[in-house]
Amino acid sequence: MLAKQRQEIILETVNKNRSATLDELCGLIGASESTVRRDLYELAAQGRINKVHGGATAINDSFAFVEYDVTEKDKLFTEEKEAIARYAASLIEDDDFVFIDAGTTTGRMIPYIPEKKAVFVTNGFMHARKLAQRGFKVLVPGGEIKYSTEAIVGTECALSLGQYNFTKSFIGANGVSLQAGFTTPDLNEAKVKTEAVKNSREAYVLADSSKFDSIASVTFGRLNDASIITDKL
Amino acid sequence: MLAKQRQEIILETVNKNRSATLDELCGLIGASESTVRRDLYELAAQGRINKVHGGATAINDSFAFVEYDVTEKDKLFTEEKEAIARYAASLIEDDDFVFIDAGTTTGRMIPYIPEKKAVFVTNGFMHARKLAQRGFKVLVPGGEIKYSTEAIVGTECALSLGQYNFTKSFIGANGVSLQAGFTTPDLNEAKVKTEAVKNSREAYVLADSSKFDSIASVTFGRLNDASIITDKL
DNA sequence: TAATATCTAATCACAATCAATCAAAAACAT
DNA sequence: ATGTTTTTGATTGATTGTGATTAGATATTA
Repeated sequence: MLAKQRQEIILETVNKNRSATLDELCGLIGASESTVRRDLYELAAQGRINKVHGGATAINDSFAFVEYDVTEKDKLFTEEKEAIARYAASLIEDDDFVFIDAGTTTGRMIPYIPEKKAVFVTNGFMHARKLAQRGFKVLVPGGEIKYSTEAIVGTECALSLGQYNFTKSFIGANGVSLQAGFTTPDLNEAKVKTEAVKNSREAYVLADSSKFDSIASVTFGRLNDASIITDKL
Repeated sequence: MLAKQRQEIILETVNKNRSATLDELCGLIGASESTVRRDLYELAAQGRINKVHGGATAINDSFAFVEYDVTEKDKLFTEEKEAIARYAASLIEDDDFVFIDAGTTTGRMIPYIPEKKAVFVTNGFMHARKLAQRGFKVLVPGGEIKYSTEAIVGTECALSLGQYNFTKSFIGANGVSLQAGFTTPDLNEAKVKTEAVKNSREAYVLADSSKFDSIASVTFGRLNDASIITDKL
């Protein structure tokens, strides 16, 4: 069996059960403890699992989630999301200097952006490409690329964003609540979002109503830091 | 059986199962290990599969990047270019901090980079993705995106590179000559290359012999600023 | 806290796989 | 037919992955 195959099995198992013990994985794969341990080490080095004493746990990362569930997740709330994206895109005007957050929700905006002279910054790989393809001027922040994500993340990325002053920024969120404000599951993601909100004259958070009253692990802004673009109240 | 037919079978199998071992393929095709191995080598060089120890895995093309906007001639698979790329890749060692320039020549290095702990910085979108896919830690500099080449270029990019100190950098060039040194047609790209060479302990310019004695519009380094990796003198 | 059980990282020998080479076979040209 | 080039399969030493072992680290229990 190929190392990649083993590692895929491990990833699948860990993500399905949110965790797995070494013994469990050994039995499942039929390889020695040493080998499985080496695989865990590699996967952990790639940031795809969390290695813990006795086994591994899943990464709390919305991007990792996307990889397994894209189609399912994408299909949900389609019309609402489209409407949100369309409206958000309509806010972009000539000479705006716009930040667009990585993620599927914000990505849907791109086709609806009217042909204008706006300049864009985005940390989404895919978004950057699409925007450039549409003929816009596009900048990307520097930073680390995480495996299986379409995004540039991390402290360096946040730092890199610090030099810009956006007129508008469009951010995705996993949770919107009175108590916790805007939240997202990943710390590195949160850093980027926080910085973007901070450096924008007007910040918009795109969130369909399913995100209301749910709280993810990291807060990146209070409700009055940004306007919410959503489908209903 | 024709080489083409064998390779088709390999591609099909690998793509269907997401991976395949060498033994599996040998049995399926009925050819010797050597032959199948050679086919894998070619397919990998063309970027159609991922060659790994013991077999091959499918390319994870979740975001379908367009091919580079380059002349057909540059796309051609030639032994010379492969050899250059392969040799360049072999120079990368554990714990190196490596810059890889955007462009097809340097891009060919990626499949040959031995699985090691090196960290990479690249201004090529496609390269970043491929490297990340192979499990390496990848950083990108900030800057503007030039759509036609899928590269990050410009002053900001050069500035962004200024903060790094590479142990090795691999640069592409359009012209190599005694009078003008290393040259490239685009000013913004030249800025990036210059900065990369400046910030590397060892800089390597990849250039097949057809580039010798030709001069493009902008010089980014003198001949003694970097070692030349080429096919013949 | 100390004793015990469990897990880990480092090492080693062995097995699997690899790149390089070479001679035979096949395809091709003359 | 004859010589030339290309392709193939076998062989080689070198490299890399594997599983067992063990000493030390970490968690658990008393």
